[in-house]
Amino acid sequence: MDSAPAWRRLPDARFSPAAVRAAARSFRPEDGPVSVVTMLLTGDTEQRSANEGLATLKKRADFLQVQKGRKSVRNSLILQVRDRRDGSSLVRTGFTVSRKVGNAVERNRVRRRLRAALGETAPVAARDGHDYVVVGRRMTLQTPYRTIVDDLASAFRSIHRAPASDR
RNA sequence: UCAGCCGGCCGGGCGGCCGCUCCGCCAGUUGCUGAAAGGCAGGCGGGGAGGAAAGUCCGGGCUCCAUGGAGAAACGGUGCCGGAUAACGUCCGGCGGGGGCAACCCCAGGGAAAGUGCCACAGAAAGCAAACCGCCUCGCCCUCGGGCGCGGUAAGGGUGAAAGGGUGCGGUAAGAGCGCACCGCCGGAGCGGCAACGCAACGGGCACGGCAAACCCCACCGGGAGCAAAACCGAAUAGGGGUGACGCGGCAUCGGCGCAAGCCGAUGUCGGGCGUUCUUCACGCCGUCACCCGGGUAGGUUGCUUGAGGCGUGCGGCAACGCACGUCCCAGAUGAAUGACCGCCGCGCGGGUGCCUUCGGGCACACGCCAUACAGAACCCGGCUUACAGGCCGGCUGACGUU
Repeated sequence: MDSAPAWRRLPDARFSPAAVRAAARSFRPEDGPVSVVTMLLTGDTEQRSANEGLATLKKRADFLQVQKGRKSVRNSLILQVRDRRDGSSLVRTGFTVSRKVGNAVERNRVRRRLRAALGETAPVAARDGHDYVVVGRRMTLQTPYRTIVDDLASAFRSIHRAPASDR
């Protein structure tokens, strides 16, 4: 039996408001063959929807897939998205901070600030079944934190407002 | 007080709020999963980056590969002596040389009398003694200024990083260690030191230039690759092996269609087929499905943190360090945690305003500086090197002042 270790980060029950919204939005009874992990997570009849919360992108191939999708550019960051269309409602996120941004300390700082900003915005703005990649830029280091959060939220809006791409 | 030298240490603190990761305990009848063990979720408590974590330059541990032992050659490294150490190219203590008034700092510091080679430019000459301009005796010529020649010299000039000791006196045709004095140099009995080396009676007129980061010689050291090592578990897909079934071909019978040739279906039975110019043997190749087996990829687990370990005390040692006792457990991530945001506070720096001033500056006030440098563990240790805002402590040296 496959023991799906990639989904160790399971939904945090304490993020209730967002969790409820996500649950309501992703209630799709006609969802066909659900993944094994989904089965693992949906035993409770009380929240029978496939609320799988957030997971982390870990494979280089996944990042390359997302790179092919839509993107939205802000001064402080770039947001990329891909609809997996695999029936799972899991939202996966990842970060890309290249060597261009700075040395290891600066790259760490950029990633941590982006992670914090994503934690604030993603529960509301992210859509089920999508993969997101946030790309750090040199500017991320200088922009105030509130601006990063605003940028990220607006990037989420614009990336989903446009007509759904065929990919 | 000023200037300087050396050594050690720190590298923001407090609080709020939201998180991450590892460990322990709780609950284990209840949430999810599982046959169970357990896992996930949950609650409580605790640990969680650096002095360089960096560069990856040395030395080890550990793992795999290679290897009969030992050695040699080749290649690479190290290079005053003694000690420390698991080991080192590191450290400590000395020695020698150089720099600084001093504290102290710096040194790629074996062998040039084993051999080969090189010493640019300049210069007459660059390693073996020679002589460009000169100086001098003698001979010859001559318009008696001088020129030429045989010799003697190396004091003076000039070149150079370096030209075969230096200074002075004597000496001489002019000169020269030719002689003498002092300094230097060479050899050196003996003495001190474990040694590097130091001191040095006495002897020698002085010969023996530099470069070994040129080849080389001598002594010592070195098998290779690295945690992406290595071990274990192990999908999907493709391919390999095995077993079975079916497909495939011939023949017979029956049934259906058709005038017929024949076609289709069912059952039974016998056979594999093709290629290697023919035959036999032999060899090679060949369809579909199911199950099994082994290798192995993705992925996962282990390796993975208790170690030449930290701290304290005592003892030995000038020291590096060692020994004994006590005590502590101190990051283990893996698209990679150790944090995001906010508030308060310090020192410093910057310009501004006001006051004081011995004109060096000092004090006060508010403001600004991401409330700040360099920088993020990736198997683990010992070093080296490089980067670094600012600050603390101790010791020492030289000036000036006071008593």
